[in-house]
Amino acid sequence: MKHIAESTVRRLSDYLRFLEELEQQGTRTVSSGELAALGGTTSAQVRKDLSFFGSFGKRGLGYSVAALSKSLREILGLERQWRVAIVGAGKIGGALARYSGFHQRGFHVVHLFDAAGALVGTVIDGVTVKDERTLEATLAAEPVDIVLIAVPSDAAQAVVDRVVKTGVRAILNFAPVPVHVPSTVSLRSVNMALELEFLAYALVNHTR
Amino acid sequence: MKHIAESTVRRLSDYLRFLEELEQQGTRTVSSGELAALGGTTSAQVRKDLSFFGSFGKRGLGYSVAALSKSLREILGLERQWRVAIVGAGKIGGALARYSGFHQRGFHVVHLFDAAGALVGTVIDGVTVKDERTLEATLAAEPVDIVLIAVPSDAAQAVVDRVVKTGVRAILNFAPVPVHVPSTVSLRSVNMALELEFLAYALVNHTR
DNA sequence: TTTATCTTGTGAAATCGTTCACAAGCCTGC
DNA sequence: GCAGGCTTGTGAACGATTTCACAAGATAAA
Ligand SMILES: NC(=O)c1ccc[n+]([C@@H]2O[C@H](COP(=O)([O-])OP(=O)(O)OC[C@H]3O[C@@H](n4cnc5c(N)ncnc54)[C@H](O)[C@@H]3O)[C@@H](O)[C@H]2O)c1
Ligand SMILES: NC(=O)c1ccc[n+]([C@@H]2O[C@H](COP(=O)([O-])OP(=O)(O)OC[C@H]3O[C@@H](n4cnc5c(N)ncnc54)[C@H](O)[C@@H]3O)[C@@H](O)[C@H]2O)c1
Repeated sequence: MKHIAESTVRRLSDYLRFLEELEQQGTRTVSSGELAALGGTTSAQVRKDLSFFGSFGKRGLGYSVAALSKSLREILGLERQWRVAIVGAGKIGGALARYSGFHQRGFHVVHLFDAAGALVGTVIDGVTVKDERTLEATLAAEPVDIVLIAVPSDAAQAVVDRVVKTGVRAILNFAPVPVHVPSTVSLRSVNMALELEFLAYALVNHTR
Repeated sequence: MKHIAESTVRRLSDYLRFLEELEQQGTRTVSSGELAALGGTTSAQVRKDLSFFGSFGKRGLGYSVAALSKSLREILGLERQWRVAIVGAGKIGGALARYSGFHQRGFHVVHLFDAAGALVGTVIDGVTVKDERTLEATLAAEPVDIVLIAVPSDAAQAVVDRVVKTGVRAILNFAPVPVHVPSTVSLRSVNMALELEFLAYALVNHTR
């Protein structure tokens, strides 16, 4: 398949959320214009996004809410369950481990690692925090699909390197530093400080 | 000034981080190529990004690390201090309130609001959690520049509307739902579930 | 069956962002 | 003070994404 823009995938994820809401409300069909209004985009954008993956609507009618959300879940890889490990069980790692939103979407935290003796052995949301020195052995015995990095910035790259070496192919980094991975590994970063800086920039340059 | 792409601002923020590191290491000058290597981009991109704001380098030599980081801090609005409020002092709101990284960059949490009686009155990192019903009065008496939204998804839009009404012009949303604001307000969202879905998509479509 | 109305799917055009390529400027060494 | 070597700043080319605009398919009503 040809390359899909990141922005398209992000919007598909939004559409899916709207469809799930509509499904709960009992709505049967929806038009590209209605989805666009919910997501703050245009109907042409919605149709173009979907057109990369096939043809899901009925002309004159719109899209079946149930059928389209099923298709989107397949496209986004949400039809299956994903095993997740979190490295760093501090403030943000702990909050993530306790967050139920991930579970609901099929992401299950199966391992938590930390370096601090005080944390190792404690139980967070049913998962016992393991010593980070057991990372390689644990992931070899019970592999995961995705690893979240929630360690201090200066430890981030080293932890990422170790994780990559165990064969993990998807990493979500919360440390506010760019980390590097081989091109076989998918990496995303959540950089909250950056978002704040963006807002500061917008305030200073008061352009919308 | 003409409109600057979001991707440019994001990269400026990265460059600043690298410059601060270089400054600490005692490096005096840096070329666009060196900055590009650190950030995983190209030298032309670095020069183009900077060119939107002026001319900061010396041909044949590169950029003065100290001067460029000062300029970037000015451009990004980091020369001043920013007052921040957090609405929702639960798992993620609490982690954010306790996070020292924001403070270091000039973002100061001055108010914390929550709806839960058990949390109201508790002190997190020196800030007392206030009843969310006092939001309007508190922000009128002691205004903030930026508000972080860390309440459950179904409360997010309502809280945003109230915050907007108090005159706040910058909002960072952590609820995994798109929220709408007037075009006079800057809005950014941190959507961790979305990032996980992106990784799931990449794993399923094993492209790179 | 025909007509009126609605909405999709998609080439083509327009816009936006990145990369190229090079003239111009600065520094060092002679 | 001039030559040689580097590096910036920036139009122009390119590539990617968004928007436009419309033919074609579907439904409902007469
Ligand atoms: N707290 C937040 O709201 C927040 C927001 C944005 C970004 N971050 C980033 O997330 C990261 C963690 O921040 P935090 O606030 O949770 O800090 P924290 O100090 O509360 O937690 C970090 C944890 O990582 C553990 N650790 C350190 N080295 C380790 C290693 N090699 N292996 C395993 N565990 C290790 C520490 O023992 C600690 O428990 C930082 O990079 C921070 O910049 C945090
Ligand atoms: N915990 C995480 O790691 C995480 C990750 C991603 C996104 N989020 C999102 O962040 C938001 C908060 O999640 P959480 O895990 O911290 O949940 P939480 O239940 O721990 O915290 C939410 C807090 O908001 C308070 N609240 C509810 N309505 C309010 C209102 N109207 N005004 C003020 N406070 C109100 C509640 O009393 C509670 O303390 C949710 O939208 C969640 O989806 C959380």
